[in-house]
Amino acid sequence: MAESRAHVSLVQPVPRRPRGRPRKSAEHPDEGNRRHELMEHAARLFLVKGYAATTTRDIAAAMGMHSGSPFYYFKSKSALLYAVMREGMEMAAASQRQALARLAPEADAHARLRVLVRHHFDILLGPASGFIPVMLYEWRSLTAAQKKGVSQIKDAYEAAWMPTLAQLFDAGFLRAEPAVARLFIFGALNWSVQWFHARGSHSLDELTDEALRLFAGQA
Amino acid sequence: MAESRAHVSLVQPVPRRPRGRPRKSAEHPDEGNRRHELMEHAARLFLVKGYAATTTRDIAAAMGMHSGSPFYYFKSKSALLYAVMREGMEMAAASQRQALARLAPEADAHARLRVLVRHHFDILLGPASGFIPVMLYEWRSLTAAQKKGVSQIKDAYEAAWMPTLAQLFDAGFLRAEPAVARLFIFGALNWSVQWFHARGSHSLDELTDEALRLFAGQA
DNA sequence: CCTACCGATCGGTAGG
DNA sequence: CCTACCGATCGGTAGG
Repeated sequence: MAESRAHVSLVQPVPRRPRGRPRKSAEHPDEGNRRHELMEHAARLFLVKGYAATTTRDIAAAMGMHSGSPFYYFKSKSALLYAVMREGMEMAAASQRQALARLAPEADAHARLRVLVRHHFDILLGPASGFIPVMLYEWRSLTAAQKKGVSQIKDAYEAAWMPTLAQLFDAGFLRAEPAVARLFIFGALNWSVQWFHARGSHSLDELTDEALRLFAGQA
Repeated sequence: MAESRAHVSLVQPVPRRPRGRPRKSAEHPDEGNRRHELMEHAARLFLVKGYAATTTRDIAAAMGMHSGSPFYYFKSKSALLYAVMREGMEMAAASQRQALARLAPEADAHARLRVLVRHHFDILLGPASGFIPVMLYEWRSLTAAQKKGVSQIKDAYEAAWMPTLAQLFDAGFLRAEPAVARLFIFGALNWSVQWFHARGSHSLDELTDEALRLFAGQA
């Protein structure tokens, strides 16, 4: 009997689950945390391998769960992607508003652009990043209805740049139409996800300096 | 018998193949064309749905082939992706060299930058485009060895910008370090794949004008 | 959350 | 290139 068990343990896949039962009291108090952990692991995998190439089993394994368990938290893989993008965009829009609100009342357009650029680098490349890059590079994986849901927040985030860009254009610092300039600037910043490395030659502050000079001539 | 045949024809999938046998003489003279057609359909699908979400059956159907037939031309789905990127990058590097060679000998740095930008928009968004956008947005789907093979050509393409950017920087038109400026500029241009529409408000020539102004202050 | 499972689909192949 | 097929994998589910 003992021998047979030993054989079985060599053949069966070993579940990688922390010992003990998950703690839940009357109302599953840490369900929200587990759900969010799931989103973080999913986002990291979506970014490295792409959404379509990431299996729900990959995500379950990263959580130490079994293959069916992610569906206890999200009704489908697609809903998980949507949750990542939606929450990412909500957090980004909220932190952008806070960053602008912290500005001194007498701050000029250059100072406002600096805050917008620095904040954008932070949500793209900062320590808490991940959800927004997934949004940028997996947009096509959303359904039409999902795109609509995220677009609402994204549009507000982008619109927040326009008064500042228009002001810099009128003052002659920004040298292209504000609408097109915004698209070019977003491209320049968003593309940094492809090449930035935290251990590289430039910090986020230094990149912000360079971007400010390149686009708005601020020394 | 005739009745049974009628039943069969309703149940069997109808092959979508042009009538007649494919013409091939002694050495399969149009094999190269079919192979290239396959790459074009694949590139279009890879761009719309992503590489992982595109099945070899999708590609076969777009060609009017049966599901196993793409493997007559490419030994794997991965080899097909690699062929698209490799040929795309080779064509882009070649046309870039030609565009620069057509410049008048007395052309200044602004004129050279204009040619580089206009050419880049053309390979990204022009009528013959498709392979390069796939390369930009499916880079992570390549194996390490494949990346090495494409990088060689890509590095040369990118390096061709540096003397011009350095010259514009020294003359005070480009307002950020050339190396970082190149990354920002490539991002700005490459991102246009996400938002450009041929029927939109700006032509490629107009976008080139705007980019020249934004990055190098050329009116 | 796990157990145990299913139907569908996918990349790829042997042989012609 | 088609025919006919296979083994592996995938998203998702019923029931506890």
